[in-house]
Amino acid sequence: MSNAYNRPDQLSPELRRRVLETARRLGYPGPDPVARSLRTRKAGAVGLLLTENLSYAFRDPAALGFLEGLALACEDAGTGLMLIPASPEREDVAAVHRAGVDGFVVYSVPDDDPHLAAVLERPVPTVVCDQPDIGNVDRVGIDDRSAMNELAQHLIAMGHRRVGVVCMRLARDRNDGYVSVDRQHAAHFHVQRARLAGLAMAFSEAGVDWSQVPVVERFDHNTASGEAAAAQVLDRDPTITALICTSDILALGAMNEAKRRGLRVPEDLTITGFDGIQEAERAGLTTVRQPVLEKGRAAGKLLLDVGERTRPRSVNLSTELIVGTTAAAPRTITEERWFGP
Amino acid sequence: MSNAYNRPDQLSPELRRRVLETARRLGYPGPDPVARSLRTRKAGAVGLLLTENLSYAFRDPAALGFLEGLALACEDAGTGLMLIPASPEREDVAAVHRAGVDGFVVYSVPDDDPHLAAVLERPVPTVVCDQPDIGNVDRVGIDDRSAMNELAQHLIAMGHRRVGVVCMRLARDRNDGYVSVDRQHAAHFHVQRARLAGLAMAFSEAGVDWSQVPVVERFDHNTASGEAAAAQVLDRDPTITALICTSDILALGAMNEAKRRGLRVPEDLTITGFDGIQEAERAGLTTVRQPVLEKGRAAGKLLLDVGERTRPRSVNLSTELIVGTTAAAPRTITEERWFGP
DNA sequence: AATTGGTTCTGAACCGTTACGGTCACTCCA
DNA sequence: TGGAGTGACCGTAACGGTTCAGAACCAATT
Repeated sequence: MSNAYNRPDQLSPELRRRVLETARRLGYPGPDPVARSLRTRKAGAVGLLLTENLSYAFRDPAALGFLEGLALACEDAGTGLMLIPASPEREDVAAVHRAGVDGFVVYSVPDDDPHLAAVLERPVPTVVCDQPDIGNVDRVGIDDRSAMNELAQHLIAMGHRRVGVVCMRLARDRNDGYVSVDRQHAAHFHVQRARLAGLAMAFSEAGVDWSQVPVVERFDHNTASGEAAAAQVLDRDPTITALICTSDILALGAMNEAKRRGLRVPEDLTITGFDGIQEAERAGLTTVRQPVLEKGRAAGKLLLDVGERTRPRSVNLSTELIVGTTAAAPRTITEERWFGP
Repeated sequence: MSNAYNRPDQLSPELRRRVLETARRLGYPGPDPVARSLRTRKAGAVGLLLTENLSYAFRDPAALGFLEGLALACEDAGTGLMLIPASPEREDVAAVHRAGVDGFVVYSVPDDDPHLAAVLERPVPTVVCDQPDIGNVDRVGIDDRSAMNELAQHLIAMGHRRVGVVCMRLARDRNDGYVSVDRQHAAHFHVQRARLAGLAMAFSEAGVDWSQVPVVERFDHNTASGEAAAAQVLDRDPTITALICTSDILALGAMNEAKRRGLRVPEDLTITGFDGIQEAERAGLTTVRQPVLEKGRAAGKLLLDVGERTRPRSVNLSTELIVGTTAAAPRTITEERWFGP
């Protein structure tokens, strides 16, 4: 029976024909994939955990690039890609338990996420992306801290000392507003924590008191949030010369807000982003480009690679500082004296 | 055992505690989802068949909107969404057979696609989207023919009689060039066939010999294709007053090409699209808006709705003609005499 | 003391497949 | 003619859960 479908060489053409014929006559729909999976211990699919309103993933270009890369890797391997329904509000870890998959990819979830914990309990290989190193699972990501550090050095070299920061959500609870240094350190999103740490290090070394730098957080990730957050910073600290955003989306929102206020970029205000999405490139944003598609592909390869799975592997992809037209040296007091405000 | 995990009320707390304790001690990782699926005959996931290099789906805004809507419906129902790896070149129908899912959604594949045939053979409910009506499966879509007919009427009322058409691929074979009327009728992509039919009907009724209207096809769906196709039409028929594209992406490409040639839109050339994607709105494109997200959501609801599954259901969503700034009355010969070319 | 009713617990059957080993017929060669 | 060797075919045992019937137990009622 099984042979007739899967191993035509194991039996005579005649028998195969007869088997298939009777199967058809009896209305047999072909081997059941679930039963096969149970027997062979292979599901032929990998699960993707995003822990985010799924629709978010389809609107954020960086997440989308990752998804595309992962999908490509899966397609190459002939493996299905299953999106696990895990909304952040509903703590429905059951979806993780119910998923018939050969492994998991976990993308950018808070490190205290219960879904992540549930994944780690499943006895299948796992690859985490944009997560801190955790015991015994493969990881792929970038060095967010030094990438952001490099960007900061770039601004420092230009002369910026009075800066503000706009960042994405740092934990599962909503906190649309200023962020204490404590909260920065305790951030549950590895990526955001690392980027802030990179900034703190660079500016501290340049003699800036980091605890006095305004850092504003936004829970939702879209340009509207970027606008509101930029407004919040600029209202309180109108003297800042640069606004550093931890994502391009937020930076694009900040650009809108600057325009609304009649601030010229970069003459009156320097704005930077992070990610290197297409829209940012079009806008000439100074930012850090990270290979989002490659991250997805690498995660898929790592998971599907049947090779030696002795100790956890860690892949760090490289980033590139993109010098755009939204960052320039700040006008000094002197200059203002000479040329007027 | 099973009860301890899934039905805590069926046994005493004491026994449950003991069972769970020993399970932990023995390193039992919790119920196996595949075995459970086999027994309960529920996989907790639906399959999505796109039959297109998956990366395409992540770049096309319309497909993306559909995907998002479908993902939302799945998330609401707590169901996984599995992307079936079905590249068009590799005729690997096995992926369809291997997928452990409770149902399929098929989105915009050619009607002679072997993957589609394989899906229909599986004894699970199926919903097709942007497909012709086929026996015994639910369908969701729009009335492409009358939507395009309406757009054509709009142009006809403006006075356009000499028009050109740029359309997406009509079949699985690549044919980057002119399309015979025969090929139009035999098109395997329902959506494209219907849209062309809507145009043909409207213009025929307006006294235009449809067989003389240049229709150019492009296999790849991106702005570069739109540019090249527009160029091809304009090279051969420089006298056309309107270029009708069957998608916004192609129309945006056509806009680029018009600009490159120094043709003003809409003064020198009217350009229209189809879909109503965001980029088109920004560009002021005259187009037809269709509710892509709602299509996905409706497909998901239809598939996951456990209600009466007596006869196949068919959902037609409504479209809206968007009058933008890229369509205007053509300059008549008279006008040209008066105002110069 | 026996019957009844109700709860908790146990065991076996089943879901549909694939892997594996054994049977059987047949050929080939001494 | 007997025996080994080969290849096709078939039967059976898991895979790991869920479900359900019925056993065992306890308490209450007659």
